[in-house]
Amino acid sequence: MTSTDNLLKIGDFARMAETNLRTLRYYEELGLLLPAARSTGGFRYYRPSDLNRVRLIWDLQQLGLHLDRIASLLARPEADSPKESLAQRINRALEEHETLLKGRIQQLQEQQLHIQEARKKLNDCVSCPHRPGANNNYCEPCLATAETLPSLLSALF
Amino acid sequence: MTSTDNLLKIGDFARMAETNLRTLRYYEELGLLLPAARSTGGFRYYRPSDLNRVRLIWDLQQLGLHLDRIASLLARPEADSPKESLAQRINRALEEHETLLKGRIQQLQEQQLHIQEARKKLNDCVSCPHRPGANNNYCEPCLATAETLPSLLSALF
DNA sequence: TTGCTCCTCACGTCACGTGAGGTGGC
DNA sequence: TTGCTCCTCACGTCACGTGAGGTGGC
Repeated sequence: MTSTDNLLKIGDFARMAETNLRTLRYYEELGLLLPAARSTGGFRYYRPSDLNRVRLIWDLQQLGLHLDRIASLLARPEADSPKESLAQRINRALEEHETLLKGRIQQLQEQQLHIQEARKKLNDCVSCPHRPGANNNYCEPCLATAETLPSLLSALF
Repeated sequence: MTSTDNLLKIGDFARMAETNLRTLRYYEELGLLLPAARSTGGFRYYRPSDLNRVRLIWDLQQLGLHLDRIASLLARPEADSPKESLAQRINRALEEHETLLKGRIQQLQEQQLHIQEARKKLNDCVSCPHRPGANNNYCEPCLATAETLPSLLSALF
């Protein structure tokens, strides 16, 4: 009673997953995401629910994990392994994911603060006669206040 | 009066920037970050404030920008360009950065919600006799509730 | 002078991008 | 049968990783 129906060819699957054929074939090569079936002619067929897997792979990549690490997180355990191991493996993956998310969100929020600091200071620069350049060490430190520049402004001067 | 003092050799600079020599040389090759000076023997010397630039390049890369795009955002305009152009260029960079940050943070927060949903559902699975596998379409839809699985759980089953 | 750091090639790698040339499927 | 999609090589690319072999600097 395995539903071999309503499977998707790679092109449709790729469009729905917002990825492309090459990437899906590469995932198969790595054992990251195997097509649910192959036609006699070799055509790959994917389950719609595997769209979730593509999305998760992408999300974990954006969080800095390499594909081999992702593969080991998502690897289905052997068929004869105990029930405990299924939930345990999933919890490990969820926890690693969550830890990465927390750290990343904090970094991004710090960057938002840095943008505000840079905008505030840049506003003062408009009425300042000095311009950053090689001969004033790019206004580091600021020639008006003698203070260190906000880091983002220093990076952009 | 250019301060050629207190410059850093590439090794010390790389350590402080939490990067490595190869990356810094590659950035130079792309014109992304030029050393402030070179010794007669060819040694690269970096300004401590350029640590901010390395950090910004890294942050923008993590947000999905390619190095050539980052280079164009950070490129210093010609020396004879008007004052307006400096602030304008910086504001453009800050705005693109902020837009990317907002979108990314939202994605990450959605992922946090998905993790909670997956944990909640997984908890129900513990007392359920069914186990995901190829012959029940990996519990999609759930054999207990007939509902679609949380996407993260579907990805991990 | 010794040793540590730096230099420039240059080939390797990861995660795909992009054709070439050929075949499958409704 | 036509045309669109898919197939398998296989070489190219981006952002570095990793030596090889040699020189600079306090």
